[in-house]
This record gives sequence, structure tokens and C-alpha cells, in this order.
Amino acid sequence: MRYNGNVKTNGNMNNLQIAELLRAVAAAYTVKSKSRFKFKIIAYERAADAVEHLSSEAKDLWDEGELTNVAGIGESIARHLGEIFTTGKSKHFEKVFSGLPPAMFDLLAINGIGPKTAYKLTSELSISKNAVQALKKAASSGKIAKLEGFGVDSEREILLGIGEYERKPEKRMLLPHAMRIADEIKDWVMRCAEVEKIEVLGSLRRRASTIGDIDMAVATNSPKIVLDYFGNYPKKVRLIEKGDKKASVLLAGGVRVDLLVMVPEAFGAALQHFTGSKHHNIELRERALGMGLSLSEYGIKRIKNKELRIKNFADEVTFYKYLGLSYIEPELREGAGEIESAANNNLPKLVELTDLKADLQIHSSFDIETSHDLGESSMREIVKKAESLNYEYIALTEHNPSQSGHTQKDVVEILKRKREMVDELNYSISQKQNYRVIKVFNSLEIDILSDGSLPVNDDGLATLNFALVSIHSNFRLNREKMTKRVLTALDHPGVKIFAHPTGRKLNYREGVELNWEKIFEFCLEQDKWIEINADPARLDLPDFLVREAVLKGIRLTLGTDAHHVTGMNNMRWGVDVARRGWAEAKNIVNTLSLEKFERLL
DNA sequence: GCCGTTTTCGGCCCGACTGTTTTCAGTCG
Repeated sequence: MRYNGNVKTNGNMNNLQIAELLRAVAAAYTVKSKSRFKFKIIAYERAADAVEHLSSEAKDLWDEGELTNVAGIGESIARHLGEIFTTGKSKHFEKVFSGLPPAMFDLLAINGIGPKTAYKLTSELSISKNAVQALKKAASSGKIAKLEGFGVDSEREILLGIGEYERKPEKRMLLPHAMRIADEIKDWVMRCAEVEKIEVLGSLRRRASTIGDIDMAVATNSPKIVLDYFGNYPKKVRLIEKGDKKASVLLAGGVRVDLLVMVPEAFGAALQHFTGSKHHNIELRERALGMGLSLSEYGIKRIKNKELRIKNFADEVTFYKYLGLSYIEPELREGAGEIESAANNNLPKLVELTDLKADLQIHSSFDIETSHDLGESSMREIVKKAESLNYEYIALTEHNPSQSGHTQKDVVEILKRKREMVDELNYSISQKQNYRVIKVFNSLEIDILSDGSLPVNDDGLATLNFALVSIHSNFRLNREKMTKRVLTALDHPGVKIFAHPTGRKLNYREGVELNWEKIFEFCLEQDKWIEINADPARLDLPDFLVREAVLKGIRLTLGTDAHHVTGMNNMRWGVDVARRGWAEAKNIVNTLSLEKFERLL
């Protein structure tokens, strides 16, 4: 639901709706006078970004009197939002929106239409409702081209924009999917002889959990040839734009690919610029201004000396160094304190894939009569795969036996059978001469029932080395009940790991509501561990919560949740999440050697 | 409207691309 300029709500706005409202305010100021309100507009846009990226609801923060502590939200915006939270509307915002057609805000969702264009179109075409449809009709009948300031080309662009808006899927790409597309384009571009280097940048390089656009940069001395070549990418749906410096194409499914070209000697600044994020770049440039420097994708120049040539950087390390900063890993570049840390030289030494000594969530095909999905690979196949990944140990974590059709006594019997199987496996591994010894831990992924109880009793738990617990049903309890549910489950003896803690499925299901403060506190006190599930459709714990957990000193684990040996290759995506959450090897339990892990256990 | 290595006033990231213009405005990343 798009904000339409009518400030009438029940006061229960979520962060997304608030962000939309604040952007609408910025748009309204833009229409009224872009020059007069220049900085107010920036402030509202920043506030919108800030709210959108909050990890708690703005309403809750306001209740606690913490809203003004959010960077980008000051007394004024907090007061207006407070008025909305209490009365459902804001007198000030109503004044800002007065005189503007509410329908214009619907058009802002279309690429290429900004505040001014939206205002012009809705007023001159007298559009009042079903704005997008009305605009489509006007464009199709050639009415837009006749308006002053428009022409047949802009009318065609608007129609294209509407078409893409209508087809645009809500879904963002999962990381591996985006990576495959990017690699394919990369392979194709590299076949152009003029290309010296090509790098995939943007949110892909920052390893965000979902990807919108794909950004790339090429080092070349023949920009025109490369851009022409790129513009002819055979899988494109259309060429969005092409200039001297960059070009953009649209792929099937609404995926946009931007390519920036740069001479090799200035490639470092281009990498930095196009890796972003926006917030990182803005913060970096503000810092540079304070040093009398101005940054761009071309390099760094001194402000007071414009005739001075721009300083080039072939790589990013020297670029950051010039600004008095240590090198900032792409995963950290979100404008979330990394620049300050780099200035103080206390950035974390991020965990790496090669630090991992184990995979702590794997499902084998050994049938323990679960009601959830069984794995497809045998225990032996999994051990062999673990060996190829240089692991020292693994945990086999099938879902618990189903409750229906099993008495608790049955369940214990089944678990004893599995225990014997794992014991035999460990014995046979230890007997093999040219086998690197991998220890297999006997574990289980146990459902957390609605009341926090577990479908496995203490005798069953006693057959395990340790247990994982996770939510697979009843995702919609309120925050308080859900928190109690989880804490009750974690409190059982033998339960060690809270697996895929939010239960989110990217693009399909939001995570559950939990009081993380309480969960973290409990985990810290009771030495319970929290999983970062490396399944690219989950990536759960999410990166921003990893950051909070790391700050609090919570022990984290990484597990692929593999249901087939190929799934064990997914560890890299989990490591990416850990890195985005500022995690070092010491924060991840399964970077420990087998000996240390057993001692900790 | 926000904010502080310029600290309660006076700044606020930087540039590319397109279309409709004839020097620029709007939009985007």
C-alpha cells in the first residue's frame, strides 16, 4: 500500500509505512520548492532511510523515548511521528501535503518519474485515482507527448516504466542466483578484448542477503568499445541507457545491470564508488570534506585547488589509506560505524570460510521417522564430503521423530538406534588407515512446540551429544509469548543451539517476533549458542542481529542445514552473513579445533 | 531538518544520463 498523501492512519504504522510517509514529505517539499527546501528534503530522505533500516519498530522506540537517538531523526521529525502515533495524523505533514494531488505519490513508484514529473502529470492530466492506470491510458493515447516539457520520447519512457512497474516482481534475488547471473555476464564481457579487468560490485560484493540490481566495473582504455559491447548483451530485454562512462541493461525478470568503465590507473576509486553502499559513500565523502578533500568515482581532489589534478588510485587499499583509514572489507560498508572503526584502526578481523572446522547442521538419510523432510545423502557420503571440505568434525541433525504414531518410548528407541549407528560410524572412521579422522557428533534438530516444550523427553535428549532446537510451526505468536516459548525450549538440558532463530524464508516468510534483548541475555548466561543458518533462502540469524549478538559476546554457530551433500557447499553464504555482522573467528564456535570444541561442549 | 575532529551556527556527497531544451532540469545510483 503506497502512501497517498492523506495523513490519516490509526497510528499503528510500521517502519516501511513510516519510511514511505517521510519520503512522501520529501517529495512534497521537492515539488513546492526544491531549492528553498533543499536540505530539509535531504533530511527527510535520510530519516526515511534510517527508519527503514531500524532493527526495532520506530513506534516502540518512540514509546521508550529513544527515537531521537536514531541518527537522522531529530526532535522535529520525532515530534511529528509522535503526533501520528497518538492521534493518527500530523498537522504539520498535512500542511506540507496541502495543495498537492494525493495521486502524485502513487506515480513515484515508477522508474523515471520523480516528484516534479509526478506532480506535473497528475495536475495537468487531472489524475485523481488509479493513478498508474490513468497515466498509462493517457500515455497510450498520446496525451503526454503534447504536454509542455514532454515529448514522444519521454512518453515512450513513461510507458516502458509503467510496463516494468506492472511486471516487476516483489521478490529480490537470492545471493547465489544473483551471483550466477553476474558470473554469466562477467564471462561474456571478458570476451571483449579491450577489457583489462572486470569486477562484480554493489550489494553482491557486499554480500547482502538479497540482491536488487547487479553492478559491475571494467578497467579499460577503450570505454566506448566496451560499453557498445556490453549494450549488445544478448540476454538483455532492453538497453536502459548508455553514455561515455556507464551503461545499464534490463534482463528478463526485471533485473537491472549497471556497468561502469574506468581507465586502469583509476580503477580503485571506481571499485570503491560502485561497491557502495550509498550510506557508506556519503559518510566517506563527508569525512573527506572535513579533510578538505572531495571524492568521486575518479579519485580524490583537493577542494581549494580545483586546478590540481585528481589523484588516481589503482586499488582500494591506497584509496582508503589516503583518507587515513584502514582497508574496509566490502561486507562492512553499510555506513554503520565502519568508517569510525577504520579511522581508529579497530576494525574486526572477519571470519573466513577457511576458519571453519565443522558444519553443525546436516540432515542424513538415516530414517528416524520424522514428520519433516529427511536428508538424501547417507551418513557415509556426508562424512566423505566433510573430509573434502577439510572439516574436523560435523553434527548430524535430523529432525526429531514425529509425535504422531510414536509414543515417547518409541522415540527414545529410535534415537538409541541412531546413536548406535553414529557410534559405529565413528568407530569405522577411526579404523580406516588413509582416512582423515572426522568426528561425527550425534545431534538432532528438535521442534519447539507452541508452549516451548519439546517432542523429545530427557531420556531421548540423553542419547545426543547436544541438540538444536528450532521453530517449525505457529510462527505468529506475539513477541512476548514467542520469547517465552523459545526460552522455555532453550532451557532444556542438552539443548545447546537455537537454529534458524527467526524462521524467516527470504521473499516468502517474515521471521518471528522475538525480544532479542532477552534471548541474548539468556544465551549469554546459560551459554546457549545461536545458529547462523547458511541456507541461502534463510540466512538466519540475519546480519544485523549477528552484529548485536557479536557485540554482546554471544557464541554463534554456522550450519548449512544440508539435506544433500551438495548443500554442504552453502557454508560460504553463512560466512558472508557472519562477516556482515562483524563476526570474527572467535565469535563462531565451529571455528574451534575438535579438541577445543569438545572441551567447550 | 539534522548534526558536531568546523561542535549550537553553518554547513549538508558527487556525478552520469536523458530529454527537451539551447543551457538546464529531473532523475537516478
